[in-house]
Amino acid sequence: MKNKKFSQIDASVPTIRRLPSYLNVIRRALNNNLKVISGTVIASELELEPIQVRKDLAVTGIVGKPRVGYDVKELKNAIESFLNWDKQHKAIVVGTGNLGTALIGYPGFKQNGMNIVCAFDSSVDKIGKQILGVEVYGLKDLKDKLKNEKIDIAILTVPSEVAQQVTELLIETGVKSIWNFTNEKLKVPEDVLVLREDLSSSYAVLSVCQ
Amino acid sequence: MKNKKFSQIDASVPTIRRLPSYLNVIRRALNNNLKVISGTVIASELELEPIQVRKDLAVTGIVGKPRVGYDVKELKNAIESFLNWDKQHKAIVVGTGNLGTALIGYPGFKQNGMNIVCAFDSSVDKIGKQILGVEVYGLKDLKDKLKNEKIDIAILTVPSEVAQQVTELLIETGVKSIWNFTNEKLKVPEDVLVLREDLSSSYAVLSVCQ
DNA sequence: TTAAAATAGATATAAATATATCTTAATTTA
DNA sequence: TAAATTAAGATATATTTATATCTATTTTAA
Ligand SMILES: NC(=O)c1ccc[n+]([C@@H]2O[C@H](COP(=O)([O-])OP(=O)(O)OC[C@H]3O[C@@H](n4cnc5c(N)ncnc54)[C@H](O)[C@@H]3O)[C@@H](O)[C@H]2O)c1
Ligand SMILES: NC(=O)c1ccc[n+]([C@@H]2O[C@H](COP(=O)([O-])OP(=O)(O)OC[C@H]3O[C@@H](n4cnc5c(N)ncnc54)[C@H](O)[C@@H]3O)[C@@H](O)[C@H]2O)c1
Repeated sequence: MKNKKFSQIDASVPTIRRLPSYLNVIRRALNNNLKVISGTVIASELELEPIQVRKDLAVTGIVGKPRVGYDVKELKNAIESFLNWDKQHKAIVVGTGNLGTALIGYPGFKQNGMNIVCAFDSSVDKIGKQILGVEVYGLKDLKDKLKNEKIDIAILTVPSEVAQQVTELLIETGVKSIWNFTNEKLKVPEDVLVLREDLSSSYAVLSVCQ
Repeated sequence: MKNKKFSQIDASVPTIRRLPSYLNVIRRALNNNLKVISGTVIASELELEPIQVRKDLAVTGIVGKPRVGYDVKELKNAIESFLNWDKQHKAIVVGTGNLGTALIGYPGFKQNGMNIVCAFDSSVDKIGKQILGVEVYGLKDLKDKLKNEKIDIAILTVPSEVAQQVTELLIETGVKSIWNFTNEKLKVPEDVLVLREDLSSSYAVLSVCQ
């Protein structure tokens, strides 16, 4: 069952996933006032093959100079633009427990265009309070809150047992992209994109390979 | 640059990564007192292809019955055994900030054999205190603490800027597996396994595909 | 001024991963 | 009891992803 949603772009998902680490290297180069950087240098910093880096960067439309490399500033802009990280994205966090709180407190998101505009929880202990400047609302206020404000991403960090029912509520309110940190496989309509962040699958790799 | 460390097992990394979600389905089936479960059923629950599920399950050595499926209990044991989730793993958390705290508080790890035995931080505010029953020590006590206790996994949740230097300390103390939640590409010797948990790469997929 | 070296970009190949097809065994039901 | 059905398991194929090779361009230096 091929997921069409992830294949609308002329770049493979592995390529998209590597771009942020290139951006890290490039931003650092920019801080060090480097004017140009070659794919070879990026590759060696990240222990990748130069060919792969060049091919990945090509999807952003960047054009480099043989024997020189890419203009650092231009390359940074090309990647950020390709990733849409030069535009603002509105996000909400649903479930402000341990993990939800950690994600709200992470400054790396804002740096790449993601603004957590507010959060939702079902616990009376949390509703009405703020977490690092982010207001927490009751889940039943969701529809009302999102009526006038279009949300780009819902970050789902509720207990796995309620994940599906909360998801259905999110979809009712028009959410089209869900970043799912729960262990639940979410059932959603065709036009809703779910990205699963599955820590247990990473732990599996560690357990098997050690 | 092929990473040999991940290719010592006769299962591909994608296969290993899918096994935990099969286990979720199977554990639920066991709770519902089901005796047998077919690959087809697992596949439909997870929106995967039956062929893929069967092929994945085959790496665990499980043998099913045509027209019937797999014995649920046997299948659960086979996966847990393959993943080494039936054995105990000792882990430490290094950096008890937002994310480190969230990971310490996550019960899903213990359920799969991972015990966080203690944590380390450099902040005097945290050293000597407990986080959900887990003692926090100073980073300079690391060597001393790990002298007698072999650690299977170090969970790295320090600020990215100090990630490399903390990693070097971990390696000095004999750590061989690092679960890296920082944005830093860690430079480690051949025999040290690093698994990168890169949230920005997931965010990139969301940003591009929406 | 010209040869050598390094690197982008294009094209071709290889490796890894996923999917399809076929065969055989277990079960149900006509 | 035999035919139909379903699913595992094996083999074959297709797709995706990564890597290698080749060419052209730019720079450096002999
Ligand atoms: N903490 C981790 O490191 C970690 C790791 C892997 C996966 N996860 C998954 O992430 C999710 C959250 O984990 P956590 O550790 O933050 O759990 P948590 O219990 O700390 O937080 C869950 C939060 O969700 C809220 N909540 C409960 N029901 C709700 C509902 N119906 N609507 C809205 N909010 C509701 C609770 O009040 C709580 O604040 C879980 O599904 C967990 O399996 C967490
Ligand atoms: N919070 C998130 O959701 C999130 C998301 C993606 C990535 N990350 C990454 O995870 C890491 C931790 O994030 P966080 O939000 O928990 O940060 P944080 O600032 O809340 O926590 C960092 C902790 O590390 C400790 N620390 C600092 N220097 C140390 C040292 N040399 N040795 C030991 N401990 C030290 C600090 O005292 C603090 O407790 C960062 O690298 C961050 O980029 C976090």
